[in-house]
Amino acid sequence: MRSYAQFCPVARALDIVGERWALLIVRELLIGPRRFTDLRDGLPGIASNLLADRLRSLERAGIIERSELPPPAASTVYRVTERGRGLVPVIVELAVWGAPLLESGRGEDHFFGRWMTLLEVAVFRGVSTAGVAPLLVELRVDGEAARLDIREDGVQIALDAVGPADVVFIADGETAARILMRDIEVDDAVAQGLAEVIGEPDAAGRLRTLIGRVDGFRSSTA
Amino acid sequence: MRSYAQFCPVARALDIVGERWALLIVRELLIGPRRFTDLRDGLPGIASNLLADRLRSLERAGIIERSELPPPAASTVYRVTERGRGLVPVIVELAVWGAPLLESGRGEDHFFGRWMTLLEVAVFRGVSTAGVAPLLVELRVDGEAARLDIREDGVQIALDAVGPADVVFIADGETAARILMRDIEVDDAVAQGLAEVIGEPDAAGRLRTLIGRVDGFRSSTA
DNA sequence: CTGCATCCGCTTCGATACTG
DNA sequence: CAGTATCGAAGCGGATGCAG
Repeated sequence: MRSYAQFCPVARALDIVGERWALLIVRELLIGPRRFTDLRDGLPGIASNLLADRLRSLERAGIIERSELPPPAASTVYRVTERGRGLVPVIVELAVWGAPLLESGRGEDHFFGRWMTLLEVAVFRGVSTAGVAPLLVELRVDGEAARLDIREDGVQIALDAVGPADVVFIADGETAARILMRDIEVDDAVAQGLAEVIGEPDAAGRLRTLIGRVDGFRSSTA
Repeated sequence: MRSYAQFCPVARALDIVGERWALLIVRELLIGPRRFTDLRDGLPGIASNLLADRLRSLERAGIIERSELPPPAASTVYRVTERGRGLVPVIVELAVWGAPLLESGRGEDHFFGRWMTLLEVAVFRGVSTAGVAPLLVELRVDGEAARLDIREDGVQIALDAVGPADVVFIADGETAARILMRDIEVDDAVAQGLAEVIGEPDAAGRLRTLIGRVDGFRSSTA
């Protein structure tokens, strides 16, 4: 392990999660537990030996752990530990800072709908949920579903939510990004057939209210 | 430039600041403007060509900018832009997450007192400054001075502070780290001759109050 | 002296192939 | 499915050189 050898909290953190792919592996596992192959498929371009290396070092650092699923599904599953979950603020702040970089569009880049979940958490960070919470939102972006738990004290990924959500939001990746960055209004996107909001009128309205409270990132950047 | 080629705010952020040394260069420049040689000296182990490469790519990304000092001091100075200053939350969250990693002690690691400034900002993040602010603190850690601006709305690095501070805190690096992580009390450190707090009794008391409000990191980690 | 560029040995990465 | 093995390419670290 190559170290910066600095007595500095930032440098020591980067010694562990600063290597290529490390934080993206954590990102994937923050959204939910994954098997080796799932991770490889979800991180296009990573070499399998490199993934194995990273999983080992992240495990040694106490950030992730592996568990064997009982038969008949006998398989290895990776998940984040509590220490690993402590990286949420780091990743969210990176998402906040990186959000304006999505303006240039998707282009040829890879995309999975679940990545917008982090953008949601990032974009709703600091936004008041008063009058909106509690609300369980299901996001279906590019066919991939994730859930957001809107609570009085903030918004977070709902990892262990079961049952139906209060409201379902459906869109493709670029539309979701544009909505979150206030490049387009929810209602306009729906009117143009780019997005769909399904649920009780009250719940759907509360989701729109929340999105409406987002400031948008475009003004905050160069 | 190697890219992850993912339409994800985290991945796009890491495309820019995820390379080795990049965030540490920003860390240095967040503390204050620096010349090329200062940066190289402050980042032990970095190759000069690599530093030049990084400075170029960070400049292209709009994170830093170079300016020529007028004669007779004719020299190039690097400083962060507003966009670069937007990385403060990322670096502070990294410092928060990495703070427990300082527990193992300094060992053979390099150290500059200014690095504790970030730990201070990290550790005071979220701590109420009520009854303490406004307060201008000068930190002299391992002979290097930095200033903290304690305000009602939080604590930040005082980049352009002039004049005398309200209170001066003097310690070596490890003692400063131990105090901030609540491994030792300020008063005990002072009693043991490890630290010194100079200033009006009222101002010094307010600094102690603020430090006393810190929860400490040891419990929050594995 | 500062701000690099060049060269070189070493490490890491990426792609592919292969195995229990 | 969950990795390991291999190998060329790219990146890094250290030393040196050099122009302004």
